[in-house]
Amino acid sequence: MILRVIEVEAYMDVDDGASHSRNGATPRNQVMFGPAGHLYVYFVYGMHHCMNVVTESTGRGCAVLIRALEPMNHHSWLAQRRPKARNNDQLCNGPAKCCAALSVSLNENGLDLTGTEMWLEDRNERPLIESGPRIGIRHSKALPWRFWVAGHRGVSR
DNA sequence: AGCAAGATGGAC
DNA sequence: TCCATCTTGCTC
Repeated sequence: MILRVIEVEAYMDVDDGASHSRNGATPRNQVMFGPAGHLYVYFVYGMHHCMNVVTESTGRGCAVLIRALEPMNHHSWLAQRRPKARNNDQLCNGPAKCCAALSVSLNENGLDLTGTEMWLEDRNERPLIESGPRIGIRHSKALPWRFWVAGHRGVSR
């Protein structure tokens, strides 16, 4: 199965009041402080999961939230896990939808993304990227650290 | 030990 | 616009 990453948000270790790492390592966010290239999954609003890719060096506490994906194949498999989706654009057009569609939960927290189960590839595509404020946060609202493929239908909201 | 808020999604 | 739903982490 192949999915394009079409929307993300960056969360930093310093001067970022919206980052889960803002107050240091805790049981929930400890994966953020581990080595880059691992999956940080958290549970929110009593019902949803969201996933991040840990970045920067060990001990920092930086990650990139996966907000939307464009499934390139296996749409029906994903749709089974996203029964509310009315078309392929709605399969993974939100951070919790990405986790639901791919069955990513806390079981996958800490998953090594340099392994064989799930990984990232640079396919040398360089679409136009736009950026703006992050969504759903209370602090550090001004930081333009949400990035998305310009004009893509699968981008959230 | 108690409590408020949360990196959302879906229904109304 | 509003609510479901529950864990986390801060505060007392």
